[in-house]
Parts: sequence; C-alpha cells; structure tokens
Amino acid sequence: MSTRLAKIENQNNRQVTFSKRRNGVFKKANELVVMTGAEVGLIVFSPANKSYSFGHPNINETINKYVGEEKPSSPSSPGIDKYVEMFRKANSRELNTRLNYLQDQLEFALNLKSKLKEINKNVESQQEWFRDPIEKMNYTEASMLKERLEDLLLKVKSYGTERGYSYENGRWKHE
Amino acid sequence: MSTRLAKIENQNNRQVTFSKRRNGVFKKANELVVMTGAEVGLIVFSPANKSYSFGHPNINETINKYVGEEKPSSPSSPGIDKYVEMFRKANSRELNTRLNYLQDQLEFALNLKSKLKEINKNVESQQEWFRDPIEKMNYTEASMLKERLEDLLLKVKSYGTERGYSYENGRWKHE
DNA sequence: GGACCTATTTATAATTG
DNA sequence: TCAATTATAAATAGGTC
Repeated sequence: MSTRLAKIENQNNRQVTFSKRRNGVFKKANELVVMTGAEVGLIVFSPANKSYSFGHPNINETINKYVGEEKPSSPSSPGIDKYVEMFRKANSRELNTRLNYLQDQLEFALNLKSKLKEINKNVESQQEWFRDPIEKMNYTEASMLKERLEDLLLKVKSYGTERGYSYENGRWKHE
Repeated sequence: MSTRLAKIENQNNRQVTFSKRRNGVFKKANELVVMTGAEVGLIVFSPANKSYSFGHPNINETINKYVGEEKPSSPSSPGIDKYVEMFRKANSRELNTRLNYLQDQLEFALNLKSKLKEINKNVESQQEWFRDPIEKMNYTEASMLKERLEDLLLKVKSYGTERGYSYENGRWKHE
C-alpha cells in the first residue's frame, strides 16, 4: 500500500493510527531533547479533543518563552490596511488548507523518486509533461514567498502596536 | 551505530543531528495532523536558542486552548474586535516553518529532473503500475500543484508591486 | 483498549564526493 | 562545509489475540 499522506477515512483505523503516531511523535520529541539538548513544547489534541502534552525542561516555560517572542515591534508603514487585508487572507484557514494540500501533493511527487530508481529504461518522451511543471517551480520564487509573508507579518504586528494592542500570554489585548 | 539515547557530545554532530531530527519531528507532527485530524502545537528551541514552531490549524489557538485547560477561568475580553482576533492568530514562525518545510520538499522535487535522466527506455508494457499514477498526477495533481504555487506567488508579487518593487527573472528590484 | 506479530516503509548516522 | 548516498535501526499499518 502506498500510505499516502491523506486523512484516514475509516474511523477506527484513524483512532488507532492516532494513538500509535502520537506516541511516535512524543518519542521523537523526547529523543530530540535528550540527544541535542533542545527545548521542546508539544501539545496534541486528539480528534475527540483529549489533550496530551510533552515539554522539556518545562512546557509552560517553553510556551511563555515562545509567546514572549511574539511581542510586536518595528516601525510603521503607510497604507497598512492593504497589508492587513492581505495578511488576513494569507493567514486564513484557506492558506493552511492549501499548504496542506501542497504538502500532500509534494509527498506524492516525492514517492515517484524511489519508484524511478527502479526503472532502468529511457522514457524521455513520456516524461516531458512532468519535467515541465517541475522546472517552473522556481526555487527563488518560493524563497521570496517566504520573505514577503514574513515582511507582511511584521507590518501587521506594528499596525497592531500603533493602535494600542499588546500581545501577552498568547493573547492580544487593547489598552 | 547503536543510536543510544544519550546526549551527543561532539558539538558538530549534535548540530547536524538537531537539524535532521527537528525536521523529522515536524514531519511526523504534520503527518499526525493530516492523517488523523489532530490539533498540534509544537515549539522547539535549538541549543543555540533559535526557535522553530509548527501548528495546525493554528499554534496560538492550540496554546491558548491548552493553557486554558491548565488555568481555568479568566474570561476573555468581551468585545474583542475582529482585528484583535486576527492578530492573535497571527504567527510568523508557524508560516515560516510550513514554508521552509515546503521549500525543503521542493528541493527534492526539483531533483527529480536529474533522476529522470537515469531512466533509459520503454516502460510501456512492464510498467503499468507506474504509468497509471503518473497520468493521474499529470492531469489533476501536478497541475493543481503548479496552479497553487503560482497563485500564492501572485499574491506576493502584487504586494511587491504596490510597494514599488518589480519582479523579474526570479529577483525583486526596487523602483 | 492494549500487547504482541511482521512485512514494509521511513528515518537517519555515518560516509562519500 | 554541504549534498547525496547507503547501511542499518526504527516506525508503523494491518493483523491476531
């Protein structure tokens, strides 16, 4: 079976996989901590909304440290509302869904890599369709995408600061 | 190699292992999300104190949900306006992590070009298993992939244009 | 649910270029 | 350093009890 990255439809299988993989992720997180001295905070809510967590040295401190970094900064910028709006779109669930979808598709594409290794015949012509779209995925563009979104976020945050919002303990507050 | 669970003493090896395993944990977390519909928040600080995070659907909401369980009460502010809510959800590193992850995968995908050259000839009869998934991907998934990326890039480009940048040959220029 | 199997796939430490 | 490969250990889907 291909084990493609996709939601498991069968409810029972999904639950079993959740338990197994949840343990797997926690184990990996722990190994990362022990082997490299990293600081980790991990929270998981099951589909049934039960929560599980792991943290080292201490999950609450890790969360606070992380949230503390979220405090906005930076100067202002004109016409910021456009960026706010753009950011709203960029950060919407729609984008998450699309990124998930992209990841899904890329996983699928990557699966081809191992299969291709098994083939020792020339199929140049059959593969033209594939080569073309891949080549158009300019890596530089992906990098720019990341940088631009990062920039947008800074602007959005300073916008918030200018209007008297502050970010504390994972929440924005108006003063 | 025994891969004993212990701190890696050699500084260089530790750094290399940190990067590899950090990616591994994020990948596992993402798989858990996609396959089982779990909600996950993951924060990692490197030994050098750089932070990385992953969350789905949104790391800050997940943190708030978790912290809320730990510390009940504290009714959230009443008339919280939509922008405040939006800002609360904003999280640059979450997107960065996702995009970095996508970029890593894109790099792999781009390598398919050279891999394809390893292939020699005629896959017609012996590779039915291979042809089928490829054709599927050609008309649906591959085109979606390309389309999604271009769509995302379009947003980025329009942002740049408004700010007086132009995008040519994979590079941004001012004025 | 959980504790075992076990055929496969995946992750990754070490190595090579 | 850095990417790429490879040999091996680990994870895990799908069973069974």
